[in-house]
Amino acid sequence: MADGMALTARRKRLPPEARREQIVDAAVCYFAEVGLAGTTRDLAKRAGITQALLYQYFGSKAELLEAVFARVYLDRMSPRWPALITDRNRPLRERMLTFYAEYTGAIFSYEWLRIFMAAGLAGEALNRRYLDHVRDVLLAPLLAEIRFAARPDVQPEMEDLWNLHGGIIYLGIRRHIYHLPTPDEVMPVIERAVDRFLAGFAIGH
Amino acid sequence: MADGMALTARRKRLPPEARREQIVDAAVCYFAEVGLAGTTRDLAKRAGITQALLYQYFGSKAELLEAVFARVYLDRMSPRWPALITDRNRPLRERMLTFYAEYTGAIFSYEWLRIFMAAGLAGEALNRRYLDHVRDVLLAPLLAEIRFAARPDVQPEMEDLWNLHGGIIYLGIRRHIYHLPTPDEVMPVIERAVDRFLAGFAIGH
DNA sequence: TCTTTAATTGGTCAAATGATCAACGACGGG
DNA sequence: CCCGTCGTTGATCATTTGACCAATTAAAGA
Repeated sequence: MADGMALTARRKRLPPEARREQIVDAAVCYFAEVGLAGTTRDLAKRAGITQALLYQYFGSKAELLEAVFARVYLDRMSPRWPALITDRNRPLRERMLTFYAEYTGAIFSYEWLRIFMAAGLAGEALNRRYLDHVRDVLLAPLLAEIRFAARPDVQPEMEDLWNLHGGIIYLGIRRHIYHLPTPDEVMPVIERAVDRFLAGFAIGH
Repeated sequence: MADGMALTARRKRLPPEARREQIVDAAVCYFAEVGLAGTTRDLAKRAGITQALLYQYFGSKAELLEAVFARVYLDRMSPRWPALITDRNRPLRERMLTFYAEYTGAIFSYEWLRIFMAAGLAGEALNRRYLDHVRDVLLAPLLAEIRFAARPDVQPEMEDLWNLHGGIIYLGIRRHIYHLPTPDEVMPVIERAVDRFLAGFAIGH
């Protein structure tokens, strides 16, 4: 009677698409926790399936990791951000704060940060492509906006913007990579950082 | 005749201390490149010794990694930095720039950053201990200095200092973890970041 | 030169791991 | 109710990998 559920729960049949989604979900969680060198057996055990079934849906572990990368990165970049950044009807400071509130809300997760960092260490080209995209689609337009608002004699460079960006991202790194205590609310810290940055280029709030 | 050197080069006997140093050196380089999941066989091959010899000097792979961690972190924290930071005979800005010039000079290396990041992902307690040390011995005194120099109505918090610190460290992360192009000279970027930071707390240069 | 010490090696074992395949059985169609 | 499809499983293989040990041999001392 006690094991009735456990026994009947075995061999649950799912439509391929749902099963594939379930596997990728479990894989994201698993590899974020133990690193990309995690084993297919442990992953299968955590997903509640057999190891052999993984190879029904993915030809190899590398292919499964590709699906994990895609799941983690796709649709985490909101297509609204470029328009938000360049909307000069709103104050620049407000645009930046809204952007970073949404951006950190999207990527400050245990899974995203750890898998992104692990991919970087593993030499995956994905990181470079992603950060090139961040630079071209988000930071470059933002830099243009700041330059437009800044005094002509104190114009920021892209490297200054990377510095602001990095200081913000580092908060997530401390929290999720190093497991260090961080403020529950990140926006007050980000707000002060953005204000210091804008003030440094003589942009009043 | 061609293989004379190669053959006679085998089985070179070294005093234990020198051999151990050589192994740790090779291990630092190897694990930084391929990650902590690298194999003892590949490491031995790269070090030019047999795999069995590793176990003459280290009881296990974990013990070898401990030695790698120790090598990477020990003596990279200069004991002069606390005194430098609190030396009120020098301008605060100059102290901060000198400190970050030396600090980044010490840790902005391929080996240090990658092994430190890999250790963080692996959940090693080392990262937390190291960063606690950074906070207590370096950032906390620095924060006190900045508060001393700042106007009483705009006092920075520790989290603001982490933000400055993170923006600087992120430069090394982009360079050595993500393999992205970064400026050859980091000090101009750091100098501007420090100036913006100090200006944000109404500290003139 | 001979002896002794111990640094070094090739060989090997057991466990772990990626990958494969024949067989099983849950579900829908007839 | 039976049958065929195909999602799923248990078993298995070939490698890889951490770890160990007896045999080898380079180097120091008498």
